[in-house]
Amino acid sequence: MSATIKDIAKLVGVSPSTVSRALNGSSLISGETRNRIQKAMKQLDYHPNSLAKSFATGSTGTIALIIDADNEKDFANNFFNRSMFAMERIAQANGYNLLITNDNEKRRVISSLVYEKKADGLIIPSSSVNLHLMAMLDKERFPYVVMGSPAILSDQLAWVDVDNEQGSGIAVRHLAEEGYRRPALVIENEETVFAKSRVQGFRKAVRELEGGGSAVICCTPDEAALGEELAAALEGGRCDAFLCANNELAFRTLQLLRARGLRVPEDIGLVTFDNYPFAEYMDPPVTAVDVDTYELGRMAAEYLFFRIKNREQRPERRLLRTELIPRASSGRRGEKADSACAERQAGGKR
Amino acid sequence: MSATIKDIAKLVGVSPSTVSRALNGSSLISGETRNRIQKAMKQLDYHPNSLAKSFATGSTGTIALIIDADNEKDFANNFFNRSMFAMERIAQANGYNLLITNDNEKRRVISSLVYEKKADGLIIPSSSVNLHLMAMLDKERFPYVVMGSPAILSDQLAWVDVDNEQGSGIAVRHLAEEGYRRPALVIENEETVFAKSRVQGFRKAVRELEGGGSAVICCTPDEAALGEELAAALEGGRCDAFLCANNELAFRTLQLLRARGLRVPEDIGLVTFDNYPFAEYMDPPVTAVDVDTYELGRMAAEYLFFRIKNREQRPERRLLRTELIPRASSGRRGEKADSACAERQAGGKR
DNA sequence: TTGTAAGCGTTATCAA
DNA sequence: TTGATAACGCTTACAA
Repeated sequence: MSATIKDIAKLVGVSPSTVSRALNGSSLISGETRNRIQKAMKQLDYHPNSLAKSFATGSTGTIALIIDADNEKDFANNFFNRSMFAMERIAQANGYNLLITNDNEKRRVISSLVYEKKADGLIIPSSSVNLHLMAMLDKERFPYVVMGSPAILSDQLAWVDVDNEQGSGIAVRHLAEEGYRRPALVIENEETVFAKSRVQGFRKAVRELEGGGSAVICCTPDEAALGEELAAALEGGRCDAFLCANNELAFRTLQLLRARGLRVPEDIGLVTFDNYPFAEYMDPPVTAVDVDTYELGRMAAEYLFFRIKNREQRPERRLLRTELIPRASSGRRGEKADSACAERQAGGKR
Repeated sequence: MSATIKDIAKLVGVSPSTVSRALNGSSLISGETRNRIQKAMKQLDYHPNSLAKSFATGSTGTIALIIDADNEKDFANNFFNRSMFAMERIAQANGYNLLITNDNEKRRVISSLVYEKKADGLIIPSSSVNLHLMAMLDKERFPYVVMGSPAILSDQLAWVDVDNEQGSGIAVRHLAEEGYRRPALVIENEETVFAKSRVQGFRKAVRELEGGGSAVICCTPDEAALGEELAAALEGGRCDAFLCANNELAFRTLQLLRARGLRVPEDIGLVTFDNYPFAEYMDPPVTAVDVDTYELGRMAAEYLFFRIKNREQRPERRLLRTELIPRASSGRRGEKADSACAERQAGGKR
């Protein structure tokens, strides 16, 4: 059997509580006893039993990341994956471990984490958010942070998210700077909270353009219909650029444009949300509105630990700004950029 | 405070141990007491405290997946990511949770998991394997499974891996069936265990080809040198196809071939290891030797639970066969396929 | 600065 | 089939 705190105590000739104090770096202990205790620990190859510690303190030393995936593809493509690294790192920095749990059984899994005290806090994907869950967490006063845009909006929610509105904005302004003044937004669904933010940001940015035209939205979840949507948008030069909501859409848009004999970036500009998984490898490489997912994960984890340590703070919303990665697909700068555009560059928002 | 086993006992008028028995589905308890106890549990909204249970039983109810990543990209691209879903699912099926831990501090983190009893078992990436670690695990009789090909080979290792040798084999035979009889293997490094398996499988398969020629290996970790390697391989028709060790290499190979005015698949055939992240989206889409990473994760987790439950079993090696996903980059069937090739198709290994 | 002792909630041993 | 009780290893008042 491995050594316990009592073995150390016996060896050194002190009481177990003194050993405990040494273990936890208590200040009310003499340097000398501490040294002797530490020596004894080495000698007996002592390692604290985290099970006993957790039991005694009531803290698990664990935070849980909830995943909401029906299949491995969901799971792997999930942008959480790329945030996990950050979460794990922040957890370690706080002396915690990170638990990953797939919640495919309508929050039965989450309940067990909460009620059976298997974690000290939860990071929850927006797709798992519902009123029942939130009510339960509130009732139990259980620390959590939601990541992404939940379907229900409430100011009682603790959440971190991408600033999708700002994302649309930088894309539109970038396109304008490159000489594309009539962008269309290509999106699969206008109903989700996050799509709404993108649409809203898009409209606002187009409106604010020098001589801003009307915002064109191509919205279709249907692959077949995309071609028609694009055709309509291109009709009579209504649009000269597309901002796609994800890489898949961008890829399909690119194919359709090529099929129509339109060149990117010469004839049409293209920008996509998300620099993942293959914006960089398309032909031409596609300019992306990128989210620093490490940063997003870090934000979520940091905020969770803040909530664990400050239980009474009221929930808030924390947004992460996006960044633009310029690539060939929108690279027309100088060619058509007029002076108004140049001015805008100088005075534009950053 | 939440209800405990004692509260239930008091309410029902039995002893705590009886309640515990009911909780764990013990057979030596009358159906009637069990019912009364279950009713009381509902009434008091009782949930077992897993901290206490873990402490009492000495089992954490947790397995840990070790990740070996220096940065978020390593972490996200890691094929473990796609296996995690399976591991988590198997863990849940066994009533366990999955812990994710990045081990960037030279196994300090792993030690703590083991010595402080923070998990009941470990899934370890081959890159984390070293003699010290293995010695430690053996000494502590701690259940683990290694995933991937470790640098040190030992028959004392419990591990699951992709059958890389077989992977090269199906690629070579597929190319032959499509009429490419002089394939070259493009790989970054011949020294790793897993590269060796691929090289070995490649040589063997080429040797076994009808009138099998000599196997050509293009090996260079250096991006600049790749062009020269390929040029040498193409010299005088030495090669008519390439099997690339990963998607990046395939992408670069494709670019270099195009730069030389060679068409894929008409002039040159192309197959890549790994169907990830963008083999499907290249132009043309690239045939891939695919690993079912879900299956690999499942194998690892199942094997770990087997080892947790059967501590005295000696370690073994479990290999997962790859599959070929045929795409345009190797689609020349019928065009140049000669009769020898057609025979081979009929009688070839599957 | 240290020791004593109670307590955390469950399981497990033994006796009834 | 049930109950009493010890045990798991650590933390934490409280007392000294």
